[in-house]
This record gives sequence, C-alpha cells and structure tokens, in this order.
Amino acid sequence: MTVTLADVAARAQVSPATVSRVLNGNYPVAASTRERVLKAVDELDYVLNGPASALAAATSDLVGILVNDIADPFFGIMASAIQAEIGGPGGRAGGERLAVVCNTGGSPERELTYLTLLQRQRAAAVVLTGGAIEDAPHRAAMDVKLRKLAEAGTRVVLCGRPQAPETGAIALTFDNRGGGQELTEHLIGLGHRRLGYIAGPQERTTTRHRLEGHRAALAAHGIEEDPRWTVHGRYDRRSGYEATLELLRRDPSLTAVVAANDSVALGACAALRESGLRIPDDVSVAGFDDLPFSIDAVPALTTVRLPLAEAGARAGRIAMGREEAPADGIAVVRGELVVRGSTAAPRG
Amino acid sequence: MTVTLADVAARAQVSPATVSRVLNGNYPVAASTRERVLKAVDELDYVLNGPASALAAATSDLVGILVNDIADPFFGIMASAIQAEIGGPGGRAGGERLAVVCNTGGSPERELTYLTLLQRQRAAAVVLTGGAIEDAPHRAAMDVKLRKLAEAGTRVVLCGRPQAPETGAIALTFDNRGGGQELTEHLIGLGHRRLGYIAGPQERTTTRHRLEGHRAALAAHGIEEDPRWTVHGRYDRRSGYEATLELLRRDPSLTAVVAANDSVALGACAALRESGLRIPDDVSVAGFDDLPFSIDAVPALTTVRLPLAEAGARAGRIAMGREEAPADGIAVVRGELVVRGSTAAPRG
DNA sequence: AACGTCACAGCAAGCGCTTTCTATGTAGGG
DNA sequence: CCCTACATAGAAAGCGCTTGCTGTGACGTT
Repeated sequence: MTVTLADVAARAQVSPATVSRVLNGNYPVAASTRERVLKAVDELDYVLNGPASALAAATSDLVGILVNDIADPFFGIMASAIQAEIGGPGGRAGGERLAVVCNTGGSPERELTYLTLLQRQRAAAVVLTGGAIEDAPHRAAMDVKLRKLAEAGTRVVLCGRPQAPETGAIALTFDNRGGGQELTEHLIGLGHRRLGYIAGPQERTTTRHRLEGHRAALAAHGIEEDPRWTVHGRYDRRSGYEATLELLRRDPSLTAVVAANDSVALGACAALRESGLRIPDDVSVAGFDDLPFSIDAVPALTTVRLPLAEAGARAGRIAMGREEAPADGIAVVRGELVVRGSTAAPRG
Repeated sequence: MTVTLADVAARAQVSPATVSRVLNGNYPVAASTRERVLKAVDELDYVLNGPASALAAATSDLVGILVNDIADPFFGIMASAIQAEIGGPGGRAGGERLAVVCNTGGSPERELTYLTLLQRQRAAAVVLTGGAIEDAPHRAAMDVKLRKLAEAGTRVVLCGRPQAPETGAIALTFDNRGGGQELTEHLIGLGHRRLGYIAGPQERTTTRHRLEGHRAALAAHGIEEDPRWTVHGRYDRRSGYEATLELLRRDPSLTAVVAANDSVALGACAALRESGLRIPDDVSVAGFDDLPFSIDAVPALTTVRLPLAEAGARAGRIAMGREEAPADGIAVVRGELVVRGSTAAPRG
C-alpha cells in the first residue's frame, strides 16, 4: 500500500542499499545510478519512513524545544530564533531536522514527560527555555533525566535557565539578578524610596533572581523593605492588575511599582490608571524583558531588555553543533536597562 | 548499552510480548504479572523506543501543529489551546501524544517540508493554523500533500484557515470577511468616510478576506474607495508604523485607519501619535483579533475578537477524534466586534 | 468424566530502513 | 598480460517493538 524503499529499488533496478545511500548521500554512488534512483523516488512519490530509519540508524532528526508558555511572546521569540537556527526545513544547513516546540505550561510533570517523550524519540537535541522550577525533588528528577539524555547522545542546551551542574547540559543563563538590580537602582536614583514589587510565581528561578536583584538594590541604598511591598503572582497581565490593586490597598503611598515582566507591568498600568493614578506622575512602573509591545504602552515602559532572539539563535546553533559551547558549559547573557516614559522622579 | 524491551522481559521473567502488552495496556495481563513487569521497567529505568514502536505499529503518537509565526501571540494562543487538548503529557486523555509545533515562518516551502517531515514520522494528526497562501502552484501542492496525509490515516484539521476541498481535511474557518465588514461598518456608522486600510501580505487568504469585508462595508454604504487608501505590509507592528506614515503622506485627511490586525494597529497608533495626531480625536484606529495586549493600548483598541483559544481547543479535540467533525467538514467561527476607546466619531 | 471455554502468556514473523562486509568490474602498474 | 587498487553495487543481518496465532492450565458445563 505505501511505497517503500524496496519499491523504489525495484523500479530503479538497484538494491535497497543503494537507494538508501542515495537518499542519505554519504556513500559514493555513480551519478547515473543516483539519477535513476531519484527519478524513481519522484515517480513513486516516495516518502522515507522516519521511524524505520530512526530505528535502523539509532538517531532521529527531531530537536525538541521546551517552553513554559507558548502563548507568551517571551517564549515565542526564543522558540522562533532557536527554530530558525535548527534549520527546520529551509535552513538547509545539512540534514533537515524537525524542530518541535513543546509547551509545558509551567507544569513540572509535563516538563518531565515531554523529556521522556523526546528521549523516546531519540531526539538529536533538546533546548529548554525559561526559568526552572525550584522544587527539590523535581529538580533532582530533571537532572537525572537531562544527564540520561546527554548520555544517550542528545545534546542538551538551556536557554535563559540556570545551569544544571553535572548534567552535561550547556547553559545560556540570563542575568536576571543583575537586570533586576539595575532596574531598581534606576528607580532609586530617581528618588523613589517606597517601591512595590510584583513578583512571579514563587517557585521559579527567574522569579527569585529578579526579586533578589531588586532587594540587593534596595539594600545597597539602605532602604529597608516593607514585606507588604512584595506580592507574588503569575507572569501575566491579569496577575499584574490584581497585584497592583493589592499593593495599593496595602500601602497607597508607594511611588513606584516594579513588575516581574512586561505583561505584568501592563496589568499594573491598567490598575493604576483605573485607580485614578497617573503614570509616571503619581506612580512609576517598570517591566522586564522588553517585549515588542512594551514600547507601545502609554507611557512606554521602562524595562530591561533581554536579547531573547540572539540568545535563542545561539542556543540553536549550539544544539546543532554549529557553534562551540561556552567554556565551563555556561555563558551569562546580560540584560540592558531601557529607560522610557513610565518611570520618573516621584513628586516632591 | 540501552535497555530494551527484552531486558525488561528477562528481568520480569516474562516474554517481550507480555511486556509490550503491559505497556500498551490493550491486552489482558494478569495483575501479578503486570506488577512484576512494571517493577522491572522501573528498576531498569526503561524507556520505550519510539521509532521502533512506531515502525512496528505503523503509527506514531506525534501530532504536528503548523503555525506561521510562533513569536506572534495570535498563533501562540491557538497553539497553546490545541496542545492542551492533544493532551501532550498531562492531558492523560488516553495515549500520550507528543504535540509539536512547527514554525513555518510563513514560507511556502517550509510549510510543505514540515508536512513531509510529519508524513515521514507517520504523525497521528496535523493541525494547520492561520491563513493559507494563495499562490496556485503552492496551493495545489498543499492539497496533494494534505490528501496524502489523510489517506495515510493522519487526521488533518485546519484552524483559522479556509477549507481545502477534496483533501479530506476538516476546517474551522474564521469569518474574516464578516468581521472585517462589521468593523468597517462600525466606523462608517460613527461617520467616517475617508478610511485608510493597512492590509497584510498580499498572498494570504486572511489578508484578502479581511480586506474584502472592509470593501464590502464601504460599498454597502456607497463610499467610493480611493486606491491610495490601501497599503499592504506584514502582520507586525513595524509594518503598521510604516504603512501609517505612508497613508498619512498619501492623504492627510483620513479620519480612520483600519489595520490588518492588532499588532499592526499598535504600530499605526505609534505613527499617528508621533505625527502629532490624537486617537481617536483626530484619527480613529481599529485592529483585528483582540490579542491580550489590545486592551492595554491607550486608548484601548477597538477590534474584532476571534475566539482563538476556543477554536484551537476544538481543533485539538477533533484532531484527537474526541469531538465530531462538523457536517460537511467545515465550521465557520465568527468574530465579535469589540468597541473600545480607539474609535470615535470624526471631528465635526 | 470428558470437553468446551476462558484467561493468559509465548512464539515468531515481520515493520522499513541502515550498514558492514563481500562481490564485481575497471583501470593502472609492473 | 597478470595483479593490486579503487569505485560501486548487492546481500544480509539486524535495529526494538507489535501482534496474530498458538499453546496451556484452570474452570464451568453437560
């Protein structure tokens, strides 16, 4: 029913072995033979059976990209850059690889299961993006899994995620702490002394690092932090909206709100505006990531730009073995403070 | 080196067949035996070889989701919803399936190649999202490919894409034309008579349909359209920015700008603002899709809401065979006009 | 008491491809 | 001219799993 290698071989009057070699192009095949085979392939409309060849060759051309939330441009941008480098079709940088993105939805189980699924498929490489979950058992399980993958010959790259020592994974880590610190220092420099902070979900490394940076800045300037000034939430707009209302309730005298990321910041802006406060006149707002829409907020968002696309591209190249991994298996990617209209000095 | 089914069998003192049956759980296996096998699996840390089982069973658990631009939330939201239904891990609605999203970047070749790659993997289902490319040869090639996939037992679902007759694909089509018409009618109702239109890329069905809706509205109200009022561009912010500047250059008397989608509309807003025009006082702006950030624009964007997540979920369910396909293989999904602050009556 | 029924478990034949090893034809080299 | 070398092509042994078919006891039935 379906056309197989053997059919092509028969039609081209050669052995299956020869057809395979033509298709994989690593073994010398006479030009005339090759042509005949290609013609047969074309005529029969033959499509290689992926599983069969993966089984026989003990490798596949699948490359997995794990993201926490595919609907979030933060991940979309990275995934896009990674995929562009993997080649997928079109890249034509050697063998065609099927770059696939897997959406974990931030769930530890799904993260693990996807990894198993990829392991099952004998994926050529896996790129994990975004922050990791800090839960100890999960982390241990992940480490084991990553090590296994690496041992099985799958290249593992972390993009925007802290290093996983002893797993053989290569890490491109974002300097969330440094970025957070710089951002808050900017605010302090403007004269703010009462700053609310809307953090992401508790158990994520990204959340913790950004928050640590924020606190480091406060500490460095001798500002004592009021516990009421920090609220945790999700990395989305809604969460920013609600958290801001909560912050305002707890301490209406805040002059600045620092958000875990740009989406959260947008929600914060909405909440402030609805509360009758002006930005930045009454309250300054800052985000993180510098996603495309941040410049369109009114006023435009002060934020920390993360080179998502560049980091993704690099991760992709490393995954493909087209770029050397950084020494020690880790490279720190810095963010850059981008000051725009949403932050200003507090009113006298 | 790697653990195989046979190893597990040996350890559990059963035949490989039994292990396979325990793992696939379709054939009766005594509880005690099953337990022993599971224990062995666990102890040996066995991971099924995907390619091997796909080869033997002649099907795989891969489900492909094709998107035009993964960095665009429009696709991210749909992909997310689809994936959630596919199960991926976590869904647990039967067999675990590896839902993978493939980024075509809007390129016809990549679209086709991804389809071949998925065909090669003997994917269980494929969901194509977003508008199609109208180029006739490409379309024909796609139709052939889709038909082949369907014939090979892969379920093919189109989400937000026009029907592909005779390919066996099930379509959930967005009513872009109707939405576009309603939107422009809203503007006309407000009193606008000179409306600029920033369209998407020429060759996409989405572009054409939205534009047709727009023109239908104009025609219905006897407004003759000036060819200078339409500019084509990409579906991104940048494009909206540039196109708006161009529109303004061509006819500074426009009182409204209708954009191909929300991102474009945001760019349009930026351009207008920088040109010293106020929204909606001087110029009204409207988008399409109602992506999450649209409500945060200032003023908030009037747009047409497309139930992206719902449509995606439905497509996912159909792909999994968990929901019946619509009669005739096609269902039209309507958008809903959402009026917000960016549109108002033109100044006297 | 003999036999048909079940409920399980095992055998073995592939699934379609890759790849090692071997065979063959041709071209120089001595 | 014969022999070694090289360039190709073929034969065949798997890769690890699924599954139709074939046992084999333990029961329940006449």
